[in-house]
Amino acid sequence: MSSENSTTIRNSADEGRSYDFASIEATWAPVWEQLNVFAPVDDGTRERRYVLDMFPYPSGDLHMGHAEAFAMGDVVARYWRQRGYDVLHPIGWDSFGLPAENAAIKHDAHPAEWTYANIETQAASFKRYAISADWSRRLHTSDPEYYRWTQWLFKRFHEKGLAYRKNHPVNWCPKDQTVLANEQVVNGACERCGTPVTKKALNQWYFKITDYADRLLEDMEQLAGHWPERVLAMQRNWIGRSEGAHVEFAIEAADGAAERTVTVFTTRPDTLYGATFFVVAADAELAGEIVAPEHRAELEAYQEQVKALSEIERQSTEREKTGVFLGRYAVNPLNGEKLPVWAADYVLADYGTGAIMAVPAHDQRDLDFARAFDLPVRLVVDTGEEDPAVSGTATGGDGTLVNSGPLDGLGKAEAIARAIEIVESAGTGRHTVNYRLRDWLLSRQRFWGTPIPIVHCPDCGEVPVPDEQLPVTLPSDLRGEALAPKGTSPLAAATEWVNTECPRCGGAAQRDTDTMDTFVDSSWYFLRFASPDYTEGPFDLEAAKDWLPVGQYVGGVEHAILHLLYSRFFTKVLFDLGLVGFTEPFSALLNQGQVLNGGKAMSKSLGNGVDLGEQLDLFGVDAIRLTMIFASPPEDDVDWADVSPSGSAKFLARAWRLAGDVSSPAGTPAAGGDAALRRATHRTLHEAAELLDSGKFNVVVAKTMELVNATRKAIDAGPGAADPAVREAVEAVSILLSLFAPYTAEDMWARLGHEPSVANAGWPEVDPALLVQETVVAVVQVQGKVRDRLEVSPGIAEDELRELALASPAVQRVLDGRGLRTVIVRAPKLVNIVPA
RNA sequence: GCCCGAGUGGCGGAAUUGGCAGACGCACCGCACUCAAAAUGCGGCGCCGAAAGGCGUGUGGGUUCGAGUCCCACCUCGGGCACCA
Repeated sequence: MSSENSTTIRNSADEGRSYDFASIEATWAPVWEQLNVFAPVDDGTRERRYVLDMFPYPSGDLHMGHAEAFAMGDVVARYWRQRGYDVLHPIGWDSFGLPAENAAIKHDAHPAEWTYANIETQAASFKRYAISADWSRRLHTSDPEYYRWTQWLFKRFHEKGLAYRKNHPVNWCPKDQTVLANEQVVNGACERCGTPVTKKALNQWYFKITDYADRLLEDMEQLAGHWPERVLAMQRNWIGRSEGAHVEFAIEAADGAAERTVTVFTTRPDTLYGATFFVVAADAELAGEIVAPEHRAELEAYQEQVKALSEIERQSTEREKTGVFLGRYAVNPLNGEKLPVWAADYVLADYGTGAIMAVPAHDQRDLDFARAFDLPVRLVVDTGEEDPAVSGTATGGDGTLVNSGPLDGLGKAEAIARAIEIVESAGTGRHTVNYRLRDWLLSRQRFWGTPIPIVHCPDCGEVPVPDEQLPVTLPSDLRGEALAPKGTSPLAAATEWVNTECPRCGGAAQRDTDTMDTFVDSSWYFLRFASPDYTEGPFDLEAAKDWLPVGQYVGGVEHAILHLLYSRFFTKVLFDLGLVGFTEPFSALLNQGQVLNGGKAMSKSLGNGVDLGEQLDLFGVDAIRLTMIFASPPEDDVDWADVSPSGSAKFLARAWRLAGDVSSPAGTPAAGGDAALRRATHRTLHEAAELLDSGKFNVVVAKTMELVNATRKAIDAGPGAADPAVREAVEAVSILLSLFAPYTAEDMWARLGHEPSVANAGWPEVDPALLVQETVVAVVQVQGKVRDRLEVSPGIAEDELRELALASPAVQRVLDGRGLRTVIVRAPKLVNIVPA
């Protein structure tokens, strides 16, 4: 058939209709809505799978980042559905948070007004974007029906001693006028607004996440291979496990009278003989407790000086070491040596015990301090390097112990073990594991969050609000200026709300006026989706058992520590409470990359923002989704300046035209159709499934393009549009495209004569017989260089292939009469000949 | 300083995990259709070379019949942590 003829056929089949994404979108969106295509059956007849995108914060309309992340999650949901799983793919909003409050202050409104208006905007955009979500399970964390159960969970934590209050110096953001969790302080500044963070002593609520440090670390084994390695590395780093020893030092007055003992943490008990002084954190209470009276004024002056430093200044390693002598001596339990006790700010009050033994020869910070204050340096591990006292560089490597009594001659590892044995048998120390992780500070002095369900009673103290009185709802009459930050929670101003009865004694009492960090809300929402309307508890235990853990979680790497660590912690606590039967909430995690423009993150200040709505208007939903998927592997960034949504639109139109060309009726059996095209179709489906299972979505698109090209060729220059293999191929293209370009796929499906929805068409069965090639190309190499290619049968015998290869003229030319040393034959793909 | 990750054409990226490097696409070039353009279709496109051929996956070494892939050393870029004892 000439290409001239086929062009005519194509035009007549199209009847003048051309690909018009706007009308296709308008056609199918209401049909899907009516068919309710994406709710799980949930009857146990099919294997259940749960795929979840990190739920959005409603800050205006959706942006390019949402478009990418949700395209990824939707590919998984739609693929699993085609494979026959019962898929839970819900959507909700993380709808408490500061921006709503700021908007309310600015516009003299209630935060709920701004929040719920934005949610409606985003919901409409998600629907346009054709996210295959089960809308009946939609939730918002700011709904009282939701936060009732956040409060309920807080109470369970409280009962187990995992939620507690303490007075402690906390990170304080002077701009947002609220405290921040450790995880929300980035380089000494507020994660949200960039203001340098200061310290403030406050009585605040904490979750005891440190009790779970070891399990958070150990259970990462379950996640290895299913979570990105960098996320696991970041969590490992954040938890910061270090193994060492606690060693007790007696503190003496100058006259030798023993006063008390102080424990230090060290990872290097082998260097105990190298300790030449002792340092306590300047801001630890301990400093004030042990200081000699004649040095107290000096200490207090120093403490004032330290307090004046910002976190950024304090954390700088460039800074000169500062400190004051406290007029006391610490007794080394190993050799009885008296070490002068100093207070310094390079020792941190809330890591370890807030006190250290200083070994200047083998710790750089101690050496810097020793040199600043002219304290002795004693080498105890000979590493063969220059003496630290001379070089100014502490040595930390392996070596031989010297100047260390019973440890002399041992290597570092043996000496550590031996030193621990010695202090353990003397009762002055023990092996210890220490963590960098701190407890999770969850109080916020803000309005738009989950109220903490505690009443403070002058007689009974902290009294939890009884379960049946939950939720403690936010007062509705606070709005506008009343919400402006003033260092204490705006809730304190709602007198009627604050003043209440003590649930225990009935006397006058006051509500806790702080709200919870919004990360508390998001630490369990994935469980609520299993039974979003459940009223007897946070979630129905059976439904949770059916659906969880989440099989595939999708979201940005910015939550590598915060949200993901907190959710893991919550899940372990819920496991201990007997509420769930698993210890990890997200079996697999995909971190999609960012959408950049011109190599940089989109931002207002750079003026390189790309508006999602405009892109959708210009190229259509499908072209934008396809561009996001095709541009790069899911976890890589997409630079919008490098991609071509118009190219995607062109491809979709090309695929769509195929459906109009097919001239065999729906239901035509494919058997007997063109064998080459049938093989291409079945191979594509087979490879696509493997690629989808391993998350290589971009390659699946490439394979689909190849099939489209092969089908075009079969119609124009092959068996023609009526061949049943063409129908089979185009139906496969529709199903493949239903994962990436749902509108186009649905329209193709309809043009092929099928009922909606292609989303439920099911993955076509792959015929293994069609995966076998009729002929394969065997590569003939001489010394690893390709010299010839032979078309051979896939079942060719090694000997036969060897003979064919040696007979090749190209091979003979290169061999040039030389004999053979080795001939490697890997039938049917390759022969490698090594001449003598 | 410590811990992760990555380096492949002009660009985004493929490569069944040791077997044809550069699939697919973007950009570019050419051809057909057209009065013309757009659209569409067909073809070309790593580098050097007229060709034969040679070179080529950050650099240098190694293992192997054979290395983008494995091992050793290094360089560069990106990310995380960091006065954490």
